[in-house]
Amino acid sequence: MASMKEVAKRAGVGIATVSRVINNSGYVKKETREKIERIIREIEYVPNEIARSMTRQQTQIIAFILPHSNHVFFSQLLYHVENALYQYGYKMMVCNSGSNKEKELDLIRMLKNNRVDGLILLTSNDIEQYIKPNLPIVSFDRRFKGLPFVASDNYAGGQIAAEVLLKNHPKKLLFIGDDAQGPLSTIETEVTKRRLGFVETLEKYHFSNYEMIEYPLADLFVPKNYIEQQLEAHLDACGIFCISDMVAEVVIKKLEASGKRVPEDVKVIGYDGTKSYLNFGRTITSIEQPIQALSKCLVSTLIDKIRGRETENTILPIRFIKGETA
Amino acid sequence: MASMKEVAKRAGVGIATVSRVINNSGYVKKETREKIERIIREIEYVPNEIARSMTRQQTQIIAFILPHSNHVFFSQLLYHVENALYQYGYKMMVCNSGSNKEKELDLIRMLKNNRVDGLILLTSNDIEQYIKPNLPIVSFDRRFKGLPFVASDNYAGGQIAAEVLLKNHPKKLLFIGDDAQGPLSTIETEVTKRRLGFVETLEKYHFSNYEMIEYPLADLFVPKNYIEQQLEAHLDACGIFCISDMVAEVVIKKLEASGKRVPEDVKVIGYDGTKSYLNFGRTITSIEQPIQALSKCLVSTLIDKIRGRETENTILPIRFIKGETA
DNA sequence: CTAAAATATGGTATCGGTTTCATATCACAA
DNA sequence: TTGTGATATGAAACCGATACCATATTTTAG
Repeated sequence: MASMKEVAKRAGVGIATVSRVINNSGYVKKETREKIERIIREIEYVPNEIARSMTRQQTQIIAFILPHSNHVFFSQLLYHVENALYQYGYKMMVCNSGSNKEKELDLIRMLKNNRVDGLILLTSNDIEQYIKPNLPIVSFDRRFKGLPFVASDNYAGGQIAAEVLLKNHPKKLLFIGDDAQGPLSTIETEVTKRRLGFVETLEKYHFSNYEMIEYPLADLFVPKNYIEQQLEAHLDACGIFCISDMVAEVVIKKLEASGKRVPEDVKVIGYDGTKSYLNFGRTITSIEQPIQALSKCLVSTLIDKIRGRETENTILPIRFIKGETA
Repeated sequence: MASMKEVAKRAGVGIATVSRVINNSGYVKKETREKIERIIREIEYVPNEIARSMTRQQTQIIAFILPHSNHVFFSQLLYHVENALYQYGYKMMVCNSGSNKEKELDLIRMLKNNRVDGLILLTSNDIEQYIKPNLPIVSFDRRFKGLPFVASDNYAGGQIAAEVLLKNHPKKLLFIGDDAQGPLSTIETEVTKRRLGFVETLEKYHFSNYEMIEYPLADLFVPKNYIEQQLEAHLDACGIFCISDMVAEVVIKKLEASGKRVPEDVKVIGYDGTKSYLNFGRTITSIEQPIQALSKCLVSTLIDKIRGRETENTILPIRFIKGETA
């Protein structure tokens, strides 16, 4: 492919002059500029961004590590992050970690080798000790020492779910979440607060007849059979708060298969509020996370960090979605 | 960040020797190797892939241009493509084009500047004339002169849908698709063949009481109101074949709101077969595309192309999914 | 014991740009 | 006419690696 040198030779000038024309910097005589521009067009010269990255010491590439980009919620996040990055002139590299700690660390190493300018990190693994401060990182839904993070208000989400369910004066309530939510878990993500907000609100209203179902977290996807089985013992619940809409879906199906009507007999509230295009049954009552705002915030925080500006943690408000299941 | 030069200086050797150690090439004395390896560990040297890309003249980066990465089907494709690329040691850059022709062309230009090693292109725009052969490209679901493409067997999909619906001896059938499917459209994607396979099969069985609804294609998402309105005039249809599961969802909701029962009164067949996690209502009867196989094929074809090997077009088989709507 | 082959290492050009510095020309004011 | 600042341009160092070539040392073969 044609290089600057080629352009310079044809124009009978030095490469520095060509560089000045391309970057529109310094002094260049009008005729010289025009001649160079003409030659650039003629031989279809395109600047080599790799070489530029080399001297500029920056690539304009941001990496996004996440567990599964095909996950409904994450794929929305990914989309909006890419759009936001594009606005700032950055390109996005996507890496699926599959929630695998080793792979995550390997990816981070690889991305450093590739000199990405920054990283958006979405993980529930305990990798705090491996994170060196030599790469600008912003974390989603997870606090790491020394890294700014962005999340939505999970505590308020749990709180609202509790209040909505309590309105119907239920006999018994249920929370269903993954075991990363459990009291024994050493990993504390922001998501933990959904449960916390829910439980503390119940307690606040002196409601104590509630149970927790915790399912093993594997690949972020929902272990249908396990949940169905656990649910058997709690078919007497009047209201169920689920950690995600995906879980809510499984729960609703199981309830109906067991002869319960939703929402008449049991109210079900999910979480995330991603409008799927395949939920032709009903709309799930849910707590909606502001995905686009979260994405924009992730990006602007990261760019602040890259530019050496002050950054801070951000928690964005959630919204209650009145659906047809509660 | 530490460079090879730094390592060489500390080890008291030339940079060429360091290079040999890192790449495990050429002759290096055992003690020298160990000393260099120790220093690399000590100062936490990591090779600069940008500089490597520079000399090697390749980046190990593949770009994926697609309309909307948050689209249910595409996000699955994206996920599997990334995984397949990772297997081959490639990184993936994702670019949303929003189906915008200008943006697509701009992205291609930008990606060339960034010297990506190859491109996976998913577009329905007419950009054939702008594609230069100086970048290895594989196209999904779309034929471009000079480019290999990968698709699933859309014709067979339409054929099967027709045969399934005909089994119930219907009075009237319906096809609903976007206007890129229309006879007046100048753009011919592989997707067109869903309609073709459907219609030609109906004709083959001498069934002629069918209608087509075409909705304006905007951003790949489904114009709910438009379809509902058009559907009003065809509530007497006994079977409907929809261009996607998303459309099927809209259609089923509308039918039920109009007092029709699905599948008792009207059979509905969708397309794509992506198992959404929010379809708690029912499973849509659909034609499933083999997303993972398609992804793997896209990647291996592209890599063949990059390596200068012979490539060919691939059409993978689809599968009928017996759901609860037909 | 010597020539040839294998081992070991460093210098340097190169990839394709950016940027600093030196030099040259020009216009204009003193 | 000459000094000065603005304009114009090129040579060369540098970014951080790879790879070729030259040279030096050691090993092996004859």
